[in-house]
Amino acid sequence: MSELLLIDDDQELCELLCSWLSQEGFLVRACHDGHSARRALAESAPAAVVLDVMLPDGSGLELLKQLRTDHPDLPVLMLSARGEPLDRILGLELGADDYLAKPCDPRELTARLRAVLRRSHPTAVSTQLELGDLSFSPVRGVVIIAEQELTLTVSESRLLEALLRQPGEPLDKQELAQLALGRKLTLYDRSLDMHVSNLRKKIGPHPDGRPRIVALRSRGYFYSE
Amino acid sequence: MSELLLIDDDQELCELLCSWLSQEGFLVRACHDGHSARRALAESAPAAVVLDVMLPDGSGLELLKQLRTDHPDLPVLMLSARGEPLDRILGLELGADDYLAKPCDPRELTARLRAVLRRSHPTAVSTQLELGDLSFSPVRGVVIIAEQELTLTVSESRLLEALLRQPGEPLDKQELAQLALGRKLTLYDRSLDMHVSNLRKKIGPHPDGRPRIVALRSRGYFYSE
DNA sequence: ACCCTCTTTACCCAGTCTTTACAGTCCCCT
DNA sequence: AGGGGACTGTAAAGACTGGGTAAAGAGGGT
Repeated sequence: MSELLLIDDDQELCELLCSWLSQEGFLVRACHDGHSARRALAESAPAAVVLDVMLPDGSGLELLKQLRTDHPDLPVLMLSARGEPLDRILGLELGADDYLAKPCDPRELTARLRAVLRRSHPTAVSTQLELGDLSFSPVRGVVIIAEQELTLTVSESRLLEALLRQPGEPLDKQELAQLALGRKLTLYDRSLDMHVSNLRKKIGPHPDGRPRIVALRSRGYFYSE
Repeated sequence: MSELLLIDDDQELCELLCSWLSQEGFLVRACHDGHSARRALAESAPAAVVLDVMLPDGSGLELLKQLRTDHPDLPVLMLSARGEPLDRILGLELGADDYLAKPCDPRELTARLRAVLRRSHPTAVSTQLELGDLSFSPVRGVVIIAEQELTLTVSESRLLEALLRQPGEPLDKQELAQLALGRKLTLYDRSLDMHVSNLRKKIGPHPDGRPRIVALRSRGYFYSE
């Protein structure tokens, strides 16, 4: 009994899908434009989103990009009127979890939704991360070390959050980039390294001098407790 | 940086995809029938599987079903010659994580692979290989012997991982090179031997003096317990 | 216009990988 | 039994790569 958010400007199709998906055991909420979708997302936390790429008020791709940064773990299944491979690739590159061309077979839609939901992992939502002498509030982007409060940028916040969620476990650069910057790293892209560098500069090393963020050559970074 | 297992009876297509996917940073291993695929799966633990539904020795769907029970968290991307929605739905219902119709756009394949891997990663962490007095964490590239912790390079890690996954079973040099270095050995290429040499130097022999990594003349290497 | 953040560029260095060279070893052949 | 070719072990050197960071550029918001 998962809750879905369906975003599509075609009201007729929405109703159709709503009734089908309800029958299949989903709890469906429908929006017809990006604006109300954003509102709906703020109000409730759906288990997955079904998103039409072509929305009247700005492209669905925009919304997708935003979704990916604001809700990195929310599975998104994209719909598109034209089954153009370009959209397909673009959507998947932007982080959609699956893609379906309209008109879509409702059975296929449910199958894919289930596949996507099966994969999605529940993420612990904690407002405050604590580790050793460091306390971090991802929402506010504020780190407190030794009663010193310092402010991080959004990218730095997400980076630190990703690292703190599994201290000791190295995270691949590509993965970190996806989590912190919402995109893949291209060849010669050093921006992630820069964020790491800046973050290190801000939070400093451990009191005993050990670095907090350690690089494992060609394996990624991890937060060392 | 992930290892893939590609299962397709079309050898030409396999080579094509291999070279493309290698370029994209994947480590690819190819099989052309279900039997060798099962063997390959027993030997190494790929991050994902690309599976053709139509295999000569029994349907790929059979293999898929088995995969799902034996490796529940291993992402599977299905390929099919005909893009029939029936196959599609069947595949997705059986637990494939995505589906692609042949002939497939390599860019789309990598995009989907990455999407699928992105979703699956949390399950793939913290695998620890233990054998005798040796404990090895491939992710961190750290070996622990007699409470001594030592760090391996990426190549050494992959090499040791391949050897540890089937102790006693010799692995061909070509195969090892493919797994550890991501490429084939050319004539007079001694780099694999060098990695073996360096690895031996790092981890040392067994406490009783027997070598851990044994060479079988013109047959490859194996890890001797 | 300014400020803040993020990205790109450039340089350096240390760690890693490959190549080369030579020495030792095994096995086959006569 | 001994010679020779093919294979393996490894030291050393050099090439290459990945990561650290300063500085410059780009973009967005106020």
